[in-house]
Amino acid sequence: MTADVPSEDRELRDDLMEKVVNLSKRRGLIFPSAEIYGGFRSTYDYGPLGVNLLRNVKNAWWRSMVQLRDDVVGLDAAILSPPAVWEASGHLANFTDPLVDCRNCHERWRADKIDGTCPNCGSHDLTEARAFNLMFETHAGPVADEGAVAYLRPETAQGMFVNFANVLNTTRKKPPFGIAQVGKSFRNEITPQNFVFRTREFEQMEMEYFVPPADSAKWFEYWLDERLRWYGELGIPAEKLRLRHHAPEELAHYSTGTADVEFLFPWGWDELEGIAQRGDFDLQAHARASGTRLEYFDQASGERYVPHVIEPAAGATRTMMAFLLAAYDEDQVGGEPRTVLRFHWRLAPTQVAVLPLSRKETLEPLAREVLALLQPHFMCDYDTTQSIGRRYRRQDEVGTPWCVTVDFDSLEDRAVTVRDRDTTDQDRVPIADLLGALQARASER
RNA sequence: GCGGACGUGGCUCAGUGGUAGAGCAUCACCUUGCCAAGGUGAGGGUCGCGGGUUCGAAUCCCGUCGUCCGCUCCA
Repeated sequence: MTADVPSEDRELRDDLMEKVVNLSKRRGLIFPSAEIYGGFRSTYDYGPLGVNLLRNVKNAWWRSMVQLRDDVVGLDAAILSPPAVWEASGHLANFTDPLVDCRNCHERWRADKIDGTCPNCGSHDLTEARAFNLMFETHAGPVADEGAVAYLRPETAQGMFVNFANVLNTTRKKPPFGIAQVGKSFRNEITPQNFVFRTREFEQMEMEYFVPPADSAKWFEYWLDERLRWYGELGIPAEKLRLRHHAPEELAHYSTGTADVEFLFPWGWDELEGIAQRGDFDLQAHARASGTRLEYFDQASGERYVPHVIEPAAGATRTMMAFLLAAYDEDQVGGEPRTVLRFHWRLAPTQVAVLPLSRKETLEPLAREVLALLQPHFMCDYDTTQSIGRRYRRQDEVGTPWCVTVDFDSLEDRAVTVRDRDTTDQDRVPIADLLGALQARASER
């Protein structure tokens, strides 16, 4: 992370964060967890609109990663896993930070990065180094003894490596091919921060792409482009996206080369996704530890090899937050201010709102008919309360791309008004053509 | 975990020792009929939680939980 937001923009950035956090609470996107008991640090609950947004982000990822490709298959592995997996992966050894506190100035440092001297005040009066493992430990079974130790996975990736042979044997895939997984991971972070950006319980979207060793660099470049394109397609502006290549000394224990996709958050550039060249580190490690062969035999060339891995690993929850921040906008309609989330229609928590112009019961049957027509195809909302203008604003505020209004003329001509979130333009569309018209608008974006 | 700031209805906040307030939001009825905030009424807070001082605590003290900013983190 680089904090290159000028200090004069600080007020502006705090303002945006505050607005998005408030909107999230007020409109039911994200609630602090266990709120009625005073809250529980670093955990959040996704409300009626938030769960749609998060699910849409994950679905959009799955669609581009699995559905639209013939070289990637999906997986959903267990969250609980035995210590052996994490011994082999290196997480038990390397996911541990030795920490010391300076008794003089109270700063905290990683013991392995300083030399017995506090870099801040020069004091040598440091506490004992304490190991802080980022993995959540629990016990499986009735007796909490040593033999029953289990870990909550700190990443989903190991599920793919552990199942490499299973997938190879059941899917007829050959390198290059990938295994994708979306799911929760858990890390006992020292300092959770920035709303849902860094939380102890979080959701990942990871894919392990297995390639012939000689092609590793080529596929690395391919996935960098591909992943950047994905964020752009779903509405993150190019000036808020960048790729940052890691310096050799900051590489994780498994990586021989990593680049991050970064988003310009209100506090500066920060990571959405890490794309790592993992080499054959993981398959070799698990093969060694488990005694199972994790290789590919190429019938054509008669060659046997351990594939190398390219891993695009994204945070689903923080990606959702990036889409939320990027979508936030305020403009004016007819001289009145409005808040609008300019979500891509695929991500919008509500895609179409059906609004009877008046509450008079005469409109209800037709409005419900329109709702039933659209519900199988779009996530819909139905709102009859208060004035039509206010209802448009309500939908704008949560990013609904289209409002469909049923009025008294509709009863005669069987046509409705389609109102666009971004332009606020209105078009009259026959109900018979409505579904096609909305799908056409969707495919234009 | 350490240092600093903070914690009053869903949201934004006023109230600094003497019977809990406003605006917005929500709900009901009316009004309106294509771009928010018109009318009438209603619900909702043991002032984060626990303890202490006091005749009396939202207000003072201690602890705790949570939030934000910094240190470390890397999806």
